[in-house]
Amino acid sequence: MDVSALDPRHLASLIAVAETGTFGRAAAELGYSQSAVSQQIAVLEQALGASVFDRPGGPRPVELTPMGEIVLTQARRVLAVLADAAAEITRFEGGETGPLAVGTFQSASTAILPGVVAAMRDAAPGVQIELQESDDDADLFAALCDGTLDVSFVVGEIPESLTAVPLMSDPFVAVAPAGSYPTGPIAVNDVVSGPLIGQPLDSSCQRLGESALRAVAPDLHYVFRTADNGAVAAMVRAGMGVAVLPLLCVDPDDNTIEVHTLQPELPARSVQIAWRTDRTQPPSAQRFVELSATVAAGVAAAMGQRSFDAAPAS
Amino acid sequence: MDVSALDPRHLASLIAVAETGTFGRAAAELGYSQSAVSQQIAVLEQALGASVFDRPGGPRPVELTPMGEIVLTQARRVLAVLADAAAEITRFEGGETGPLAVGTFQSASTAILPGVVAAMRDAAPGVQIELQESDDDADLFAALCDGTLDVSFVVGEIPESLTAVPLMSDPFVAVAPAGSYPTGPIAVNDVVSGPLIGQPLDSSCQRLGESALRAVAPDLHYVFRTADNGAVAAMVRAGMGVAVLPLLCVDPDDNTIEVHTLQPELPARSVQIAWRTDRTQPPSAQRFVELSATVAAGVAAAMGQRSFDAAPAS
DNA sequence: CCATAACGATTAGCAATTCTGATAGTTCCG
DNA sequence: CGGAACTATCAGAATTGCTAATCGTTATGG
Repeated sequence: MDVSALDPRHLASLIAVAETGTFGRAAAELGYSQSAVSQQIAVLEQALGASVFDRPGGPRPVELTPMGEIVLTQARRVLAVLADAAAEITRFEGGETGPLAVGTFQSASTAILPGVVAAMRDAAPGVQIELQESDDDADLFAALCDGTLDVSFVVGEIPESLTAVPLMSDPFVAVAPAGSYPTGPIAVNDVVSGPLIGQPLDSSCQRLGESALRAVAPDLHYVFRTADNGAVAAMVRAGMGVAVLPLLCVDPDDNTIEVHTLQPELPARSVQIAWRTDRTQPPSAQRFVELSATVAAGVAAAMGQRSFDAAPAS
Repeated sequence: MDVSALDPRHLASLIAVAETGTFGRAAAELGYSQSAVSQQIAVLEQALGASVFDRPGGPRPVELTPMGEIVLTQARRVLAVLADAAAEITRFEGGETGPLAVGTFQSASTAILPGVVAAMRDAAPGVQIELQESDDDADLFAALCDGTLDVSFVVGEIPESLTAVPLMSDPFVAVAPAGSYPTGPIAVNDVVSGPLIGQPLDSSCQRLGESALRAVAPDLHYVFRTADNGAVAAMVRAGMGVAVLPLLCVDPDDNTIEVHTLQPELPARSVQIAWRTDRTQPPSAQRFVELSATVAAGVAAAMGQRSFDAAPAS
């Protein structure tokens, strides 16, 4: 017995014959001629080397042999699995299910992702989102290129092989202890001369901001670096120095620090969502991108309404 | 997506390509030409409405798309079930597995079946023997004819539609309390004149023996009937009367009763194993029949060595 | 007891499928 | 820039799979 002998169509015919009791009715049910069903069963029996039906002859219904019973059981199992596979594929095609590997970095994880994940859970509950976080774009790019990630939030320059859509612009701002600076923008020159708090250099947005600052003053005096944005804020609050960060990295509810625009402004970082151009995306990825754009637009709008350079809000 | 789109051969090709990385190697592995594999995958993709592989072009291996990953997973599942079905059928063909419905009657259950079941467990551990017991052959015949039973132990005349092989001959004997009769055969005339113990009339072997006795003496005086052979023996022991039973119904280890041959002998009942002629038998049934013949021969031999009509053995 | 009806097997022929072999097109590598 | 390693595509051949018509068998009803 070879698996190639078990043609699903033959098995379907077997089931139909077993259920209807005659080859003719089974044929009608399946849309075949009686002859076709007869031949299919004959082929099946030849492959098995045994009959699956006893034919009493005349107008009496055929009857399953013990072998037929066994094959019928297996046939039902096979067709059930086949139908389930088809259903699973259909669900995946509709973007309703399947794994979706998403790359992200800290401020996106904090400010944007939760909203997107919640929206995805509503729109496509079956999609299993697997997150991978790194503050270094290079990690995310590599994961995208080797297929570990389907889509990823990124900042800055996109490699050749990737496609990206911009979600929002995230300006660099200065973060200082509450009340330490007069209302209004702060001059970049003032900031770079003093002690600075920032993120480690393996963070892409830190490199972005730092290189912009270095264009003004080659020597920067970083007194503390941490990947934890809360720790950055705490150090600023403690008076150790000023931080220059993308606005998304700043907790808007923290009243102990204040945010100032920079004078002149640094080039804002662009938060984007990227995927490999030459790789076919899972259908759920498209939905994820759309929802990300919506959520990011909302975040950007909320950011625009916040008042900087002034007394902290409520 | 229709299940008919999921041809197992296409799925096998998908798996082979995914594992080897190229269409050509997959083709070699499957015994196809590269062209065939290419066309199979193309058909699959057309049916799915999506690519399953990204072809980077040039000498680099192809890569599964997310859709391809899903289909691959399902393909493995489908083929695994298919292979398992084929294996199950093969095992059944070899008589190694599957259900086997066996009919029996009390004395066969006691004297023959245990040995056969034990032998089957050794020879074909996967065969699930389902027993159905009735002392009336008619029940067993009916079950054989409607397919409830595959094979059955029976006694006496076989209907047209069944085939049977004789296993052993089982003589009728007289059972009396130990020491109540002189050594040697008992005349049937002596037996029929006294009170008798026997089985109910819905038992085929009782009908068989009783009609043989009635040929000698039309009026029989049955004082007790029970389907329980142990109860028959107990009543005999208690002196209520004599029993005329097939030898198989008598417990050989019971020293409180003694067995006498009858003079003249009644026609012995024939213990047979039967099945429906026009029904294809499960392969395990043949083995069961063979083992039954062996075991029954052993039982008959043991029976022949026992000494009747004399002082009870050990 | 014969006519009829219900059923599966068989056959011939046609259509669709499914291979093969050859070839063209693409990309990488030296 | 040429060769190597791929896949796609095409035409044609082989095979498969279906239909329609017909035959043989068995039960049923007059």
